[in-house]
Amino acid sequence: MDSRSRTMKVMRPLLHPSIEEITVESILHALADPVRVAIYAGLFQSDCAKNCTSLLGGCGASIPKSTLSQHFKVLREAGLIRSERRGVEMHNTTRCAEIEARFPGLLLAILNAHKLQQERKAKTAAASRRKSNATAKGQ
Amino acid sequence: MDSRSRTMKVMRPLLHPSIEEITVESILHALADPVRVAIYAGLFQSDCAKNCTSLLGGCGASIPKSTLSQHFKVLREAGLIRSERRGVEMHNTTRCAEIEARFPGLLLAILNAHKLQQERKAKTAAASRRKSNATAKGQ
DNA sequence: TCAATAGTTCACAAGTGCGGAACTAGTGAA
DNA sequence: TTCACTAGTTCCGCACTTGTGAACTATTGA
Repeated sequence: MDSRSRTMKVMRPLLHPSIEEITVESILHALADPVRVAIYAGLFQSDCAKNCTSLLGGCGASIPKSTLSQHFKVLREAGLIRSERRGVEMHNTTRCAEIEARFPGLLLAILNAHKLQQERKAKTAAASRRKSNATAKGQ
Repeated sequence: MDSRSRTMKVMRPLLHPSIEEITVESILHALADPVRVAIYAGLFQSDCAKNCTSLLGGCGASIPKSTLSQHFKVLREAGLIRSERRGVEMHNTTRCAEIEARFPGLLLAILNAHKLQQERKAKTAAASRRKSNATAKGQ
C-alpha cells in the first residue's frame, strides 16, 4: 500500500458515458445552466478546438476555474462533450453526431432556441442603451 | 389590519410568466426532471384535460401530493403550462402553441427524445424480463 | 354548517452547486 | 534533475435547492 494513497488526490480518468447511457434528462439538466449552454454553443460553433480558459474570456463574466471545471464535468458526464488531455491543456469536442443519431433534432432545437434568446436579449439591451443615452443627452 | 393577516397563509394567485419572460433555461430545467417530463408528455398527448391527481396514477410511483404540487408549480412558472381552478380541482393545459411561436421546434424535439427514450427503456425491460423468465424455467 | 376532496404552504432534512485553497499533471528552460 | 509556470482537478465549507409530512386554504355537495 502506497503511504500516500490515503491523503493523495489521484486524478481520476475522465468519465465519458457510452451513447446508450446518455439520457434526455441529463442532457437537459446540463444545458439548463446559462454558463453551460454558452460553453456548449461556443464549442458547437467552432467545433474541435476549445480548452477551458479560452472559453473563460468568451463567456463574459470571470468564472472561477474550479466552477468552470465543474461545468465541463457536467457536460462531459451528460455525454455532451468529449475531453482529452493534449499536453498541459484540455481538448474538448462535442459529441453532437452521436447524440443526433440517438435523439434526432434535440441538440439543434436547443441550440437554436438559445441563439434566438441571445439575439433577443442583445436587441433589447441595445434598445435600452439607446434610450438611456438619449435621456442622458436630454438632461 | 386583519387580525389573521400575519399568521394566515393566503393562497397566492397562480403565477404565469408572459411569453417574453419564458427562458430556454427555465424550460430545460423544468423538463430535466423525469417526473415533470412525464407529466408534461401526458398533458401534451391528451391535451386540455388533466388535474394533478389524475396524473398521480399515470406516473407510476406514488408521489406525495405536496411534491406533485411543487412539480406543477415549476412547470407553471417555467411557462410550460397554464393552470386554473375549475371548482375543487385544477385544470392544467400546455402552452405549447405560444412556446412553439417563440422557440420553434424546441418542445417537439424534447418530447420526441423523451418518447424515444421511453420506448427503448420499455424494450430493454421486456428483454430482461424474457431472459429472467427463461432462466427461471431452466432451473 | 359540516364533511369530503383537491391542492397549497410551511418547515425541515437531505441533496446539490459555487468558489477559494490546495492539489495534480504536463512542459520547457536552466 | 530541478524548478517555475500553466492548465485543470479535487476538496471542503457554506449557501441554495429539492422532497416530504403536517397543517392549512378553497370549493363543493349533503
